Amino acid sequence: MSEEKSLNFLEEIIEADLASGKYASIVTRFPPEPNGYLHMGHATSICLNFGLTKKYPGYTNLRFDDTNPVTEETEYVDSIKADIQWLGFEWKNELYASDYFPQLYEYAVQLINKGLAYVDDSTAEEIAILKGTPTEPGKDSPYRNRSIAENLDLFTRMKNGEFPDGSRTLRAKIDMAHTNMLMRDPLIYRIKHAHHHRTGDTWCIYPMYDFAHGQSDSIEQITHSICTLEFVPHRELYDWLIEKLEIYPSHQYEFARRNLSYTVMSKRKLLQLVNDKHVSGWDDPRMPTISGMRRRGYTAASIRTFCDKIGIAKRENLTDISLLEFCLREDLNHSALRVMAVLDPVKLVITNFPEGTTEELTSENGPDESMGTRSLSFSRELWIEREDFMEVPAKKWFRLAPGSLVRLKSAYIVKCEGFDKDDSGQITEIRCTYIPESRSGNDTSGINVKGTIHWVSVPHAISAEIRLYDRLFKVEDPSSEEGDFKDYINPDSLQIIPNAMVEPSLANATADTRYQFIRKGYFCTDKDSTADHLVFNRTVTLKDAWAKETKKG
RNA sequence: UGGGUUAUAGUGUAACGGCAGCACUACAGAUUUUGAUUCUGUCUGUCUAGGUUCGAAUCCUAGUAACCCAACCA
Repeated sequence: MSEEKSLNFLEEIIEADLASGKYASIVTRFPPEPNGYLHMGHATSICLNFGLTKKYPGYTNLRFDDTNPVTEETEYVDSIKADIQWLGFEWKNELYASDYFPQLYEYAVQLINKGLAYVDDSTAEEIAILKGTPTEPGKDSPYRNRSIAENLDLFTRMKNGEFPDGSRTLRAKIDMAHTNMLMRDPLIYRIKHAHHHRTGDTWCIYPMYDFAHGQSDSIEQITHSICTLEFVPHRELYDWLIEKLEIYPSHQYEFARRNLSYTVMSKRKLLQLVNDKHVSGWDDPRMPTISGMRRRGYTAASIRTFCDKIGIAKRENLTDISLLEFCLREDLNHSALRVMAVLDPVKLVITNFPEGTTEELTSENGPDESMGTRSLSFSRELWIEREDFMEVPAKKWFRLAPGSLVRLKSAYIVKCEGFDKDDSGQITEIRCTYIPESRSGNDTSGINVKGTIHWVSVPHAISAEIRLYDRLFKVEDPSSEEGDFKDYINPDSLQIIPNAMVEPSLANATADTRYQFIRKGYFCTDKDSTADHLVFNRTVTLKDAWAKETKKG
């Protein structure tokens, strides 16, 4: 046995249940509604539910809570399945709440027969008024004491499509003065003459979420039904239904939903960003959706590690996005191929290197020897990063400046001998001499330089579009700020570099390969990338100690 | 006197009456042909007030604060 890791509160409950013999194995489920794309909040729930049944004996179902036909679509079903699989999890059964519509209808009839449900002819407004408020009790509906026979007849006719949408509902008969608002005769069926993505036009009445969710868990014999904190008050209703219907007692446990700094995490808000064109779509690389993060270059492993590290609890939280980025860099650092790309090119001419010749150099592909090496073409004219040269060097500067020495990664040490500027003061060309004895791998020059910079040979370089992403919002918690959360969108969250110069090996970049552009960050090809027009996304920057130094002033 | 849930470094999370620990962040340093990585170190915490106890983050009492609940959404 390894060192004992402390358990979260759900693991404690499960271990106690397993130890006491209450269950021999456990069943959990991930229950998305197919009305939108999955985001990081869902990832937490997925890792939790599937993670629990990886750790303990049992399995996890995927169940779509598809009880509202007007918002749900097959497109979402497909994207949700793809996202879960990409995250690396397998469900035991693919299920749908809509599979249980006949059973749910039967449960409703049972409730009516027990005198525990009634058909209400009130309008939505009337129901709302009689519901009371959190501090005032509600009042009974005038239709509350209909006979069982009448309720049965009306409910049957609701099902048969005799009444228009909104004209009647079926309500559980509990207690209009209950301190829990959800127990004040909750609606359990409503009329919707709508086409359902799976059941088509079979039904024109649909169960409310609260009448489908708990019973679906029960039907599937979910031992530990895990959801977020806002459903705590619903548990009382689910337990009531389980008791009255005398069905399998699933038990619900609640944990605090995850919030991430500098983003928003609700379907409603994310949908606004998409609809208002603040982003290009659900899979825009700036979105905290699983599909957006995948497109940006996040690895599934880094997301799983992150979910594991933040743990679960029941308190309000706002997790620092830097922890997610830490997990990402940690993963990418081991696996990403090192290549050279110059994002903001300026020409460097090596005056003592023969014109028209090319020298082949060798460079490692990564920190691990198993990643191998590749050949780099070196010539008299190179592209280097504009920001790696300073006409008047700052203190602690150890890159290129007039008279200074710097190592060209995997190549030679060069000395800056001069430069040209145009009328606007922009550097147009930097001139250096190289030290032939300083060749990387067999350096006999005896010279030690502090700085190493990346480069690409001008005649060999290929151009590429590079998209740099930054956080989507300017503030830590946009939802808690005054006014509309969209007022806090970061206007500089996307910067496009149309013509970066990258090394020729990148012409064959594949979609699933992650690269580190040395000294610049981790990148991957975007889905827009073609052989004629390469497009790279910056997944995340490298940590940058120099940038911090600069900020100190 | 509506009901419910929660309070531990800047952030996230442990400690289950017995030395408040871990990770991220921040900061300082070492190493470095990526100012990356790696390594070392530093700062910062039990919501408040009482009480019980040899001993309290933990138990008790009283407060305080935050979040959730009045959709024919989930």
